[in-house]
Parts: sequence; structure tokens; C-alpha cells
Amino acid sequence: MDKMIIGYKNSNGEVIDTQTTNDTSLTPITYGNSPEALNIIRHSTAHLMAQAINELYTNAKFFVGPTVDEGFYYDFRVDEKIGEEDLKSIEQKMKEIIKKKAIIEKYIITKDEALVKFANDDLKLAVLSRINDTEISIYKQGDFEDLCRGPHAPSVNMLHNFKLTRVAGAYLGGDEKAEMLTRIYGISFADKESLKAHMLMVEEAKKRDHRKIGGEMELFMFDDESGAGLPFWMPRGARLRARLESILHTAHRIRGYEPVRGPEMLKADMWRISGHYACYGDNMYLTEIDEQEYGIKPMNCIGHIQIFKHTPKSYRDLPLKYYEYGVVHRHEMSGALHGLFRVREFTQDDAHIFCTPEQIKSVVLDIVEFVDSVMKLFDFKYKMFISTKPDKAIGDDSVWEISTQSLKDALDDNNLSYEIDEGGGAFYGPKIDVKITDAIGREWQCGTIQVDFNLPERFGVEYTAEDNTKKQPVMIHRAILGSFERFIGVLTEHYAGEFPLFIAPTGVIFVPIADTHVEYANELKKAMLGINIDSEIYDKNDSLNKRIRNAEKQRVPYVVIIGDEEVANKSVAIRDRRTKEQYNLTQDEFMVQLTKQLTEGRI
RNA sequence: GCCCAGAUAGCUCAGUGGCAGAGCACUUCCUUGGUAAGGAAGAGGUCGGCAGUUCAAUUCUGCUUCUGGGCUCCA
Repeated sequence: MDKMIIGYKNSNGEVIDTQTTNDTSLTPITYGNSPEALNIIRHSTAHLMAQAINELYTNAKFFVGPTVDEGFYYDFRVDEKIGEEDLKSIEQKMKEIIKKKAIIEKYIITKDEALVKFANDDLKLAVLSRINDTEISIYKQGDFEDLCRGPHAPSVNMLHNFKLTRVAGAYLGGDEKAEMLTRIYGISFADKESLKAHMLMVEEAKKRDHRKIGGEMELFMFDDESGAGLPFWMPRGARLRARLESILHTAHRIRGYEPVRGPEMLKADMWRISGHYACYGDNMYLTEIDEQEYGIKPMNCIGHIQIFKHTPKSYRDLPLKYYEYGVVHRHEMSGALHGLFRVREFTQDDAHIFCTPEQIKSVVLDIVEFVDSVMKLFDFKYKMFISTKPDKAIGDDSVWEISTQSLKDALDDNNLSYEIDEGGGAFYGPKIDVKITDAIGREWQCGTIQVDFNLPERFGVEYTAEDNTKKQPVMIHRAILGSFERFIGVLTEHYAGEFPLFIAPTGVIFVPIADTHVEYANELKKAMLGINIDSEIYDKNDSLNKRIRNAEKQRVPYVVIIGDEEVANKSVAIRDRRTKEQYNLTQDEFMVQLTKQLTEGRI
């Protein structure tokens, strides 16, 4: 028979392994890199790893070893401390085991028998306590056996192409209060080439790491003495950020948004009314001023609500769109901090739109158009998720109905596909989350659109309707980038630091050949500022070759060489990063080209 | 916050219970060069911080701050 069959799929799409059936009328799953095959291979590789760990650490006790998006892991407990360097010996042991070519067998026992069999293994008992079935399957390879629902590959012989990637701690069952187990992550593929390609992707991701590039390019920094998770923007990073802010500012104004700005902190009572004090208090920084408690804002909504309430509003004012680059502080656990991706102080591109329930659909449609423009600008593919009413929710079902349907209609009308996250909404309303995919295929959650009936109610927000009665508006919270910090982090990795001209912190580096050419370079730099291009002059006492090499390494769109010829002709000798070409233009032609290229950043 | 691993020059990293090291970057000088690393000299460190063990600690121990990989959480 075909040795390459590693499982079957039944008519319900369920995967059944070869240990369970050899019914050839089922659809076979052949050994390869299909999602189903990989799932089986990785699951079995997790077991293989457990077997190796079991041989190396005889006191090891195992919890669960599932597959995940990026491979597999196994959680276990050992007396020894396991570090990265131990992964090599575990891999070595796994390879030894493969050489024995053990068949992977399966047998069934009752749950009662399993309870007896694993009586001395508290972790397996913990696993069993989570299983309701009366029958338990056990998989066995050589002398190693493990309680598992499968499916598994027929033989360890099929598990050659793996790599253990990291070791970490993980709570038993994901419970913060439970014991911390050791977790080892790994990945495997059907062939060597795919494994190699994956490891190359990981290498590429490492090269693009925004913390590394951000440091090299001097975009931003963190300072131990000042505190964790508090980013500092250095001149180059601040230039980039200012460009992004400026592009977005115009984009908001064109779309009818009004800029507003709320204070950095408010009396704690405001946060009590909003519900933040009770629901979000653990993440808030509180302080006391003149014996009164204040809270530093973790969100911008209250400020916008107070501004809305300050003057009477008519139905004619709706929808009313307020936006703010709102600085917020949120306490994140120290272990969660991660470069610009997770910080304790950040700025949201935040907006709150006050509208009637009937207007939700068109307002959301506008926002979706806005999101689409921004994501297209940066060449991001994206997906949308609509999250519906959770079990614990406030508000009438009818209002949930109309607003959820409005979200769906808005996306359907715009021909945008989305997935439904059933019950994933906030307690105060449904939402759309935007997940973007970067240049090397990684996904990031950035933008979010949330419908809210809760805060208008709590703060007594109202407007005068056509019939001269007071009515309550709906509030739509939305962010497109999410936060400037995270988005710039993502952009940095997306472009590997080679930002397009319209946000590049430095658009041009001028390299004068000799001192006599510096004056012209200064003139050019000044002219550049006139058309909103930041440039730098590299006139250090290094050899010309070295200066060109260093300038080229700066990830700047244009390197421009200035010599006698250029000074005489008022021209520039260009090295164009985008076209990877060298050519000459007059100064005027160059400025026209740059100005034109800057307009690519208009949305 | 929890588990594991780290912290040595501006950066990347060697190294040692007994005077602190390299490459790059930096400063000065020579070189004034037309397209990817010219040469020489110099400066730079409380070996993250605080205690403890020791004749002696950058090295061993404890605590602490920060960083990394996860868990958890989230923009």
C-alpha cells in the first residue's frame, strides 16, 4: 500500500489517522505540506519531542502538546532548569529516536483505567479531568506512550524535518494563578526545503525587527533610568512621525473630522461614571492633587464627550466627528512590554463620531473607506472581523440588532469580505477589528471601529431631534492606525526601514565630493526644506567611497553626489533607491520629481 | 505580575576570583578623492545598581532596575 498516506478525512471533514482506520473509501491525506498533513506531522513531532525529553529528564511529567499556527509546543514539568542551549541536546535525542523507526500505535482504554494508569502523574490527571469522554486513546511509539486524542502519523520515520525554536514558561491551563510549566516550541515540515524557507523567514523577521532598525536609524529609544515602556522619539523618528501625523491630519479634515484635545488627566469621578474605574482601573495610573483623586487618561472618549456636551447640539450637527492624536497611559505588565508594540504611553489616532442609530451604517461606511485608503497607501492587505453581542452585554437587543446589521451592511455595500467573531464584541456594543498583513506575511491588529450606547447613556449625552425632543446619540469609537507607536513599529518592519519618500525621516543624503561643494549642498538642503523634504549632508572627512557606501546603507530614498560638474550645471547626480539606478537631473527637475513623489502620500 | 535567559566602551560582542579587551562608531592629523570600507594617532569603562562572602569581586551569593523569549493582557 501507499506508505505516503498519513491519515484520512471523512465526509464531515474530520481527520482520522491511520491507526484508527484504513478505510480506503475515505479521502486520503498524503504526506506533504497541506494544512491537514502538517497538523498531523507537527502533532507527532510534539510527541517525539516529549519522548526525547522523557529520556533526557527521567523525572519529566507532561501536560499537553498541541499544534499551533506556528508549529507545536509541549508543556511539561522537570526538576532541572531548561534553557535555549538544552534544545540542541533534545533535538539530538529526537534524531536518535527517529533512527529506531518506531511505528506509532494506538490503543483505547476506559477513562477509569486511565485514571489508574496515570494515578502517579498529576499532570496527566489534570488533562483527564478536562476530558468528558468515557474512552481514552493512548498513542505508543517504542517505550514511550502518551494520552492523546490524535491524529498521529503512522511512524516517527515521517518526522525528520523539525526545529525546536524556543523555550518559555506557560501557566498550567493558561491560568495565571496556576503552576508555571516549561514550554518548548518547535516547528516541522514535510520536507527540508520548507523548513529551511521557514527558518529564512524567521531570519528575515529578525533583520526587520523594529527595535534593531529603530536603534540603527536613530528613530526612537528607551531609557532604563526613565522607566520601562516609555518611548522617546529621536529627531529622525519624530520627523517620520510628524509626516505621518500631517498626512493623516489632512485626511481627517477632508473627511469632515474636527480636531479636539482633551486633558491628560481627569478627576477620578469621571472615570467612575464612565466605568473605567471599575472595569479598567487595574490598567490606570492614579494620582492625588489637593487631596482629590485624579486618573491619567487611558482612553480619550471622556474628553470628547465633555466637549460635545459643552454646547447644545441639534440633529443637524450629526454625525459629528471629533478626532485627536490622543496620548494615553495604560499600565501593562512588565513582562508584556515589547519595543514599540507594547508600551505604557502611546498616542492613538482616535476619533469619536456622535450619530443617530440610523446613521451608523453610513458612518461606518465612511470609516471603512478611510481605513482602506490608509492601508492601500502603505501596501497592506487587511482583513476585517465583525464581533457580535457577547453573553454579558448591556442595551436592548433591538439596538444590538440594528447596529450589528449596520456594520455588516456597511462592509457588504463596500464589497469587503469579513469574518464573524460570534460573541466577541465589547459589552457596550459590536465592533469591527482590522487585521493587516505585512510584507513578509505577518498579521497585526491595528484599527478598530466600535459602536457604543453605553457612554452616551452614562454621561447623559443628548441632542435635540427634529420633533424638539431630547434624544441620545450613539457613539462610534474608531482608530485606524491604532497607535502611532505600534503602527510605526509595524511600518518599520514592513518596509525594513526603507520608508517611502512621503514618510521617510530623511529623503535625501547629499555627498559633496570635496569641501568646495559643501556650499551647494547647503543650498540644496535649504531648497529641500522649501518643498517639505528633510535631507542630510554627509561631509565628514572620510574617503568618497566610504561616504557613498555609508550613505547607501542609511535606507534613504535618494543619495545625491555633488561635484564640480554639478555645481557648474546646477544639477545633481542621483542614486535612486527605488529604481536602483544612477542618473543625473537638474536641480529643478529633481525638485519637481520629489514634489510629485510626495503627493503619493495624499489620501 | 509569573517562568527562563541576559546586562562589560556610543553599537556589536570577547574575557577573567588578582592592572579591563576587539571590531565598528567618536576626536585630531595626513589624504581633496567622481560612485560601496585610504592611512596614522588619540580619547572613551565605578564591567546596570545596592548589599553580602573573600586578603582581594567585573567574576561567587542575595536583592533590585532594565532587556529578551513566552504565559496572561492588549492599540
